[in-house]
Amino acid sequence: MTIDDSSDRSAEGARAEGGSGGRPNPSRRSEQSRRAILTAARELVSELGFAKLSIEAIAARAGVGKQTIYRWWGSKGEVVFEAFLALSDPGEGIVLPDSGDLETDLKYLMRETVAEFADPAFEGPIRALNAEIINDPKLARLYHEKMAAPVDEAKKERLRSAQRAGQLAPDLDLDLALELLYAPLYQRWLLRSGPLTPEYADSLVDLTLKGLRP
Amino acid sequence: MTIDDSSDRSAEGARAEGGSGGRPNPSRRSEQSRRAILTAARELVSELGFAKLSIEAIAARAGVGKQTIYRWWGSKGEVVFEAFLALSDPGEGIVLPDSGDLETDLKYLMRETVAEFADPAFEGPIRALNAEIINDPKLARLYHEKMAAPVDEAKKERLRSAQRAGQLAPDLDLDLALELLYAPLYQRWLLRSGPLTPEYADSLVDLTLKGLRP
Amino acid sequence: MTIDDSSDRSAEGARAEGGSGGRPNPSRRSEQSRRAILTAARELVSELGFAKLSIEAIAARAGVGKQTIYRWWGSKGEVVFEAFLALSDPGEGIVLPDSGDLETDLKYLMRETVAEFADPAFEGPIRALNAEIINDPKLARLYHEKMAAPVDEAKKERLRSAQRAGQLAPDLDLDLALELLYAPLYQRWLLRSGPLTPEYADSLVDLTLKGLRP
Amino acid sequence: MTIDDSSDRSAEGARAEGGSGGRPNPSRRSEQSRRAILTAARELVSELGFAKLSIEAIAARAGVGKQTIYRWWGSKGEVVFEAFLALSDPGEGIVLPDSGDLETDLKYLMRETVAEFADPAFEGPIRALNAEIINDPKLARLYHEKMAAPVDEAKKERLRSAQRAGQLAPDLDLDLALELLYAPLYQRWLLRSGPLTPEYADSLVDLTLKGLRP
DNA sequence: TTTTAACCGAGACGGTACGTCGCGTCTTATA
DNA sequence: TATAAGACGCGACGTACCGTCTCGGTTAAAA
Repeated sequence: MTIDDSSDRSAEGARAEGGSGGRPNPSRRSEQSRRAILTAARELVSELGFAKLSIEAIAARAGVGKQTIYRWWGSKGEVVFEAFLALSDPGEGIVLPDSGDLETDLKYLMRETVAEFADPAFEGPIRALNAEIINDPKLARLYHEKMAAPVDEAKKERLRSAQRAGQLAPDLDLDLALELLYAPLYQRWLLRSGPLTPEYADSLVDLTLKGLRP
Repeated sequence: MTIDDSSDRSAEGARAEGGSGGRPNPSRRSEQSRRAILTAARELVSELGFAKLSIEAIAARAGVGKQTIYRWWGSKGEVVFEAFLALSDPGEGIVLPDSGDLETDLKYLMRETVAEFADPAFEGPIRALNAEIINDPKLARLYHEKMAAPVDEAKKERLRSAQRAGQLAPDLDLDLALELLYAPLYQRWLLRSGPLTPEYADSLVDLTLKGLRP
Repeated sequence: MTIDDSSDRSAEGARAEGGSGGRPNPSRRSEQSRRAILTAARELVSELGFAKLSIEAIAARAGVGKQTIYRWWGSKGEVVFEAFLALSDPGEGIVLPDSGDLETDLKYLMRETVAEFADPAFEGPIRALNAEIINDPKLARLYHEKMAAPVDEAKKERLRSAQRAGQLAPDLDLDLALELLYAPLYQRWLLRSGPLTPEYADSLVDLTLKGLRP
Repeated sequence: MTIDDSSDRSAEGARAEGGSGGRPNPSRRSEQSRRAILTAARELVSELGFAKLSIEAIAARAGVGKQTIYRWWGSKGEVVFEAFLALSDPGEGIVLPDSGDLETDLKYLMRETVAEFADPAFEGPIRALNAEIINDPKLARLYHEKMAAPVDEAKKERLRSAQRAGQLAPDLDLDLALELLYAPLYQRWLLRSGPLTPEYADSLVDLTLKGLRP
């Protein structure tokens, strides 16, 4: 999956449209340069972290003129985001395990999430991305549309299955349910407000399911 | 309230201690300069936002040499944090309303939080602070100790009162309970993952209390 | 008058001839583009000065691709030179006044030159052209052949007339004579080495003629 | 000799004075950086020529930040000019040969000038300087004050000696006389308007002296 | 008449340099 | 010895143009 035309256009939409400046013509865009830039961005953000990453370094590593970056992306954040997006692209649909018992499956999922958060290779880029999202509504929208939505949809599908099995209230707001489960976990990690343990994940599932059952 | 010696020392801990450089002697510190710096930082972060704020600008606005800032603070984040801290300082203890009915009081509190989040004067600095916390464990610790802890303690005191009244399970983990209530709200706001409405606050309280009751 | 094939060829002579690249075929050249480029160059050099003039700006103003300029001209200087040349083209021969008295005629001519130099519309482009000539022997040759030679020839014709009238030494080197008269004037203007007044022009003629008479 | 305070101030005078911008304080200026910059400028202008010389290259060669150049000089031209000035500085007064016979001495001087012009090490920088002077009145003034004036004064002193000896008209304008002698020579070289030979120098002296004698 | 090769407009590309901002360090003088 | 002031080396910014290089699309000569 790549960012399609519509998202490109929306990104451009935030840049200056007035004045004499013609928007670049995407049909002439060099796919080779685009890929080299995203690869360089990915590598450099791993090596240096987002804060110390510079457009100049990306351009140099990619063997590309700076202008080629500025032409197609509006900010360092957009480049890095697209770089991650290309990586995290799950291709097609995500399907989560469904053992028939929601509690078991959720505890598994959330323990897995806890483990992911402890992976240092994962930590740096995702922290950087979230820090950017906080101050950049455009990036926030992109993130939710392109990265979060597919995963959330898979999780909601599992919850729907539980509803059909009578394990959840039939009128439950699934978005709200996901937030109840995941927001505490995510916040502990992101804002370092407390220790993240498998037991914590279990407690969360226990308490939340108590509230969500029919 | 001001940041006391111990927190200053911890800030210094991150700076070079070796070499020839002696640590500055706090007894000779100019209180006038310190206040001018914090005031300038507060003003500038409001005018420009945290990202566009520079040490040079703070020094210029405060009528202070740059070295005076570098001498006493370890980063832009620390200066701004201390500036906010001085502002938000509640003086003494915070006491939350206790009507006897937990649900009523929580709904009131959370609707108030929603309203606070919608205040643009509040939005900028708090977003900036959170973005910094994501990438700066030291700042995260400072934040939780100095800013979050007093408020959280007041909330937990209200929950304890509800436990005594039999409205909450007696063995409930109060930190976890607070997270269940507030994390979804905070995440929606911070990461812009959904609309923040009073009704949303009510739903959160309803579902959560269902899980927390004895 | 336009720059003829021979001068074009000489311009091309400085560009790469080897390799795969065939020389462009002048018979296919777009006269419309050529004129638009020269016009744009003339306008822009007046508006911005030569130093701030860019090939990109010429191409944009002329509604022409950059390659079309690079195809037919070897440098910014050549384009601008040809643009001026087309302007200054006197059509046919220049004839200077001949009252019979050389002193009178020369003083008139040189006062006229002084007046020309004071014209701001004249000043910018000619300064630019001369600055380029200093560092570009090819352009210097073009300048002397195409722009200076016709005017100098007319002046020398007037001097020859004076020789026939016995007002000048019969074996006088006319090029040298012209230089004696004009170089001091030109230098004062070009290098700003002193004030240019009509009286100065008169003094030049007086002293020079004293040396040139039989 | 170095450029003294007054000329520095005059250079600064042409830069923006309004607004908030404080002018830099010359007493804090690093003499070491200044010298490194001038040396680098001199070397680079010889290696690359003035046109291909960049501020970045000067800064890099001098081991200096670009800002340090921009802080103290207004343009590439000013830097290079001061670099040459430091070189050409004759220390104290120049005295020209005085054999008692003006014609002999002038022919010697002008043949020497012709020879100088043929020296390639001399050619590049001086051409560059003159090209800049054409478009930069400030630089022109500096040039005449600091570089040309001392030499011209020495020449005029020789002419005054000739006046006392009765070899020149007593009321002769010496500036004008110098221009008559040197401008034709200089123009042939600068604008490449003709060949520069020792014989040409002699002819110039012959004809000019004819006009200048009492 | 139909190729077909060229020039054409447009403009993306890898680069170089620009002039500016801000960093964190260092130096000077003032109190 | 802490301070205001600010120069310094440095790195990066975002922009302007450079000269080269595709792209279609015309257009005029060759087949």
